[in-house]
Amino acid sequence: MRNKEVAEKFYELAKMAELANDNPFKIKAYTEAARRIENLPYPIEEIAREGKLLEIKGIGKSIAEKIEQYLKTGKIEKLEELKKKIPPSLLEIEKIPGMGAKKAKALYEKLGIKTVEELKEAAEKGMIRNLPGFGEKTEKKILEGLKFMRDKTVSRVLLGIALPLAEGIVEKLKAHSPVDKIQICGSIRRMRETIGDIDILVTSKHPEKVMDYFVKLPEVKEIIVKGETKTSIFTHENLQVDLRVVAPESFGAAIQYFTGSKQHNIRLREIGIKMGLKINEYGVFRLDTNKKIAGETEESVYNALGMDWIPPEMREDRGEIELALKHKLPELIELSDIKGDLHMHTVYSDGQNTIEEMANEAIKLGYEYIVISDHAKALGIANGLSIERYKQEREEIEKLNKKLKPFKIFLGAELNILSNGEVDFSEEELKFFDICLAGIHTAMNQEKEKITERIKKAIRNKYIRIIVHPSGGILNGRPNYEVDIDAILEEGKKYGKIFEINSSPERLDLNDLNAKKAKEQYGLKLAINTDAHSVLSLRNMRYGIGVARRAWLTKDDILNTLPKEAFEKFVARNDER
DNA sequence: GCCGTTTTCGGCCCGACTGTTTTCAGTCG
Repeated sequence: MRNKEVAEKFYELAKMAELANDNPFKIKAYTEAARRIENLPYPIEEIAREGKLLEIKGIGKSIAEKIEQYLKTGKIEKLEELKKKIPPSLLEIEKIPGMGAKKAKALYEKLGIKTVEELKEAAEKGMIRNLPGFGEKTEKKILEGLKFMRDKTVSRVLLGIALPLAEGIVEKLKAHSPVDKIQICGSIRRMRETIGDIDILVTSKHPEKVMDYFVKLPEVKEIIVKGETKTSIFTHENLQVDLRVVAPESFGAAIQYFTGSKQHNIRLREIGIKMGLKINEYGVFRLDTNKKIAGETEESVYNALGMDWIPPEMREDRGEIELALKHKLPELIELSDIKGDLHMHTVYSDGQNTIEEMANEAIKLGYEYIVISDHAKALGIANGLSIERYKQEREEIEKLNKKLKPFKIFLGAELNILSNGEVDFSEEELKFFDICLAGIHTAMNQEKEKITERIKKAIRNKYIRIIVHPSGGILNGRPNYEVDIDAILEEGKKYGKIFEINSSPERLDLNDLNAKKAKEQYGLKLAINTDAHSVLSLRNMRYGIGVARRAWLTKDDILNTLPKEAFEKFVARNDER
């Protein structure tokens, strides 16, 4: 699948065209095409082969030709030509805050500056301030900005860190400052796996007191700006938090605006224009009379456009707007739909808590059952279990099941898919478990064909019911292994397997796009599990729910929304085969 | 360069802020 790669090329083309002072709408078209390609559920090379590129919205004759050219030759002629005219190193200069295409181009044309180093030298010598459109402050800002070169891929923080941090700030503001309404917005609210910054919106009769309290919070490392309507700070994690005070009558419109995504909002405004409406962070207005017709609540904004309220997790312009217009949005799964957690570890392997402690916490969370799935023997580093030790575990579980009735603990195992596709135990031995999960924990560097075939082999093992963390990556850590996700989903469909959405904030694997594809393209069911190694991390379930909602999944798509009796039946199918 | 329940031509999201300017261009989210 080369979608990401092709999308990157078109982002680059857009950036270079911008530097070349090309038609802004052409640049927009390139960017839009890149975004569409990035979000495609099918491999672009396949679509190209079938001659169906023009069916993708935002791709016309010219861009289709460029895609084909790139797939065939690895190059886009137009991009190569632009690179001859303008040094691509100017793109680096654009990463300095406050610097955009126009300024980078001007510096190149007037002073011949091509690189960040040359820019630094020129600024230090005071050569920038006299250029038309530049001044002393711009020169100073460049020198300061060099220290904060934007590199968004590195600076994004895991949702699992940002969300609790934001919630902590909200709790304190509620308890100790005069806020009326308060709402976390931005990519946190959309439950994206990583977060760029935190946006919090409030209404208040005494904004200055809210801001005064906010900047004195222990989370604050540095105040960036402090005003009556907007205050920004850096936390100790170098995460920017923006706190905005808005008028109560605009609260809904502001929440909608600051929740994004940007692309979703742009689409809404385009639709608004066709209806004679203007949408901004203050409300929805009639274009002719400028009369405000909505804005106090988010629902009112969407309703004014003739659509249903859209859950934040869906707001990525992936077709949700069309569904909302037709009043056909799915009823997304909720945390309270989960009846059990199927993947967790105890002190038997590398977990921190006992089986009983995990079970009691699960009961507190309202679950009807859990699967204890300690690591199997091949994973020595995690104290993987032999069949003999699983037998001890079974005995303990049986005692607890009597004690904790009607709550039920199932004995599972997280098997290792070894380098040849075998697992830790023979089929005869696997009969011992209520349910087997399997995943890759070693030899992740195998080439694509080998690692794909290896997972397919595990899928064909009739005792393995669930494939855990199918892509294998660690967010901000290591990339996914090179698995052909379509091939394993296809095999999973053939053999009736369940794929996991792993809720651990550093995994979230399957991700939203692949989970969506698993359902829509392959009709698969999924499980949302925590992979908890302690009682605390059982609460990570909400992150997996976030992924599922971003994948448009409903209660019926998820195995562990089944009540206990139905799940018992699912488990029992083991014996029939 | 793309697109069409107004359009095959003439449009293409919106506002705040900054720094440079005497009314606005560039950048940002």
